[in-house]
Amino acid sequence: MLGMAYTDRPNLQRFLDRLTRRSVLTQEEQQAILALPTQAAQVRANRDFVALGERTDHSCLITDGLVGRFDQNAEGARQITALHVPGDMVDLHSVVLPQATSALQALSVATILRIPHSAIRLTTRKYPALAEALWRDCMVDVAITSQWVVNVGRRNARSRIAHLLCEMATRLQADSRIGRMSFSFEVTQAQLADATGLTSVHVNRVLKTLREERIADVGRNEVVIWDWDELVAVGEFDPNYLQAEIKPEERLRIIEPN
Amino acid sequence: MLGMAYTDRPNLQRFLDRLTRRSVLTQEEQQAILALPTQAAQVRANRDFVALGERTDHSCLITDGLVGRFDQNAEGARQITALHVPGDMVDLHSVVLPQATSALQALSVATILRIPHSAIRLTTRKYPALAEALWRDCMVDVAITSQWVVNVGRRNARSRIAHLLCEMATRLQADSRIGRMSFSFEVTQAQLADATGLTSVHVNRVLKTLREERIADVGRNEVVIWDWDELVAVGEFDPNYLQAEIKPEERLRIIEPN
DNA sequence: CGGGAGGTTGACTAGCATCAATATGGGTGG
DNA sequence: CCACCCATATTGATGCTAGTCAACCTCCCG
Repeated sequence: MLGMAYTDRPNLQRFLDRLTRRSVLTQEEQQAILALPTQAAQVRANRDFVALGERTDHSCLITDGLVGRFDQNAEGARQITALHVPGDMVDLHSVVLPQATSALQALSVATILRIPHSAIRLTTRKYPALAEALWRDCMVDVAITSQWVVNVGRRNARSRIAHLLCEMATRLQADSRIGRMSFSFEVTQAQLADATGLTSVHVNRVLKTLREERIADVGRNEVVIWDWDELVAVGEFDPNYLQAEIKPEERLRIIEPN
Repeated sequence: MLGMAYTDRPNLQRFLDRLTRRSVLTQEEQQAILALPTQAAQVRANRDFVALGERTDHSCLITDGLVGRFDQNAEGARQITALHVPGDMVDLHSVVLPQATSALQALSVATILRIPHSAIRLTTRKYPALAEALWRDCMVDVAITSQWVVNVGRRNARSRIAHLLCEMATRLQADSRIGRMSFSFEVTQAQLADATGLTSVHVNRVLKTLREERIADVGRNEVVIWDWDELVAVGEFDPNYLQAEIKPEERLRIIEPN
């Protein structure tokens, strides 16, 4: 068997790709990311792998599956405040704030890599530009969460769901062919309801109309988008907030290489 | 006239207090914060002082008034995704992500101190522990924004408003006397509506019932809370997410002093 | 083949939006 | 100092969106 760190390199590479999409890193800094120690784990669906209030000593990089950040009200009604896709470091913020303010749960079975905070801290201490890049990555999550507030607060059910589908299609870089776009999206309607602040019954009805109008078909494992432009219009989707398409010359670095 | 930096020291001190409430900083690092150059400005009510998509070269520390972070949907319906109070550095995240993903607007007239990104960057480069403290501060904002999603997504009108009042009372450290608690809160009902994802008409009705039931009285300039326990119950408020009461021994520092 | 999770549909209800009219009150100019 | 005006607050009437409750279906898995 190959060493753990070695086999996980492709996954760390995906995380690194995400960082360098927005931040400028030296070769040495990039190597430092790839050299982070990892421990792979399967997490079960519908079971918190980070509980509310828990103190963690590691962050989780998703390599497969879909993970939800759950917050809840006093009655225990859960609201998904963020979805995370492969390549995301779910609880990067726990590096600086180890007490979890949200629970983390896989929506279906998922694979994660645990990376000890201690390793991240050692690395960021040695390479402050990496701390900066990680901070920047967290800030993109904030922008996404803010849009989530708008989605839930100022859009009707149809728009909310359309917006969510647009966001996930963009973040998952959906396959796009003539007149058809699709991506793997393994969620239940109840989970969609938790993400949009609706009930699963109403989600079901909205999905039905989207299907009937040949805009999009949300299945148990896959989403097929028939009319992207219409979906964007319905969801009032403006991808800018995702900061996914930063031109190379606009990538940032505050700290100078030493 | 005294030098600008000198007169603004008390305001920087308030910001520093906020940082040291959660992070451990050396004397030297604290002095570095207090020595940041500032430029005071009055901002008008209901006018964006940071526009959507704008690139900024400074961050804004609020010294007086109330500032809202606004996101909007395509129809221009605005949603407040965060409220900021004196002592908050509103767009700290712009240090690492200069393109604004939200607009900033004073709810009533406000005073802010502009601090150039260049100064913050110089300081954080010299004192990496400060970068860490600032990052941590941003992460607390994230936790607050996440709760905002829950508030808007999973609570009814009455609870939403109660929760918002509880949050602001806590963050503004409301005066508390026997059977009565109050804090200055200069917002219109329309702004409350934008914060809670409701209409101003419905906000008005809910405020009326809260007044009639002698729970809280929300006036144009001030909020008086008659029954804090009841308000907490109605709003399902759990102050934990604000991370306001970190015990001294739990304050954090990753980077060692050099 | 049975059981359970998730999806679908219908009937009814409730909460909040919408529209509209009126009241209030602080600020301004004459 | 008063009259006017605009922004904001208040209230009522009405309708729609989404919630609730409940039954039934479907499909997958053991």
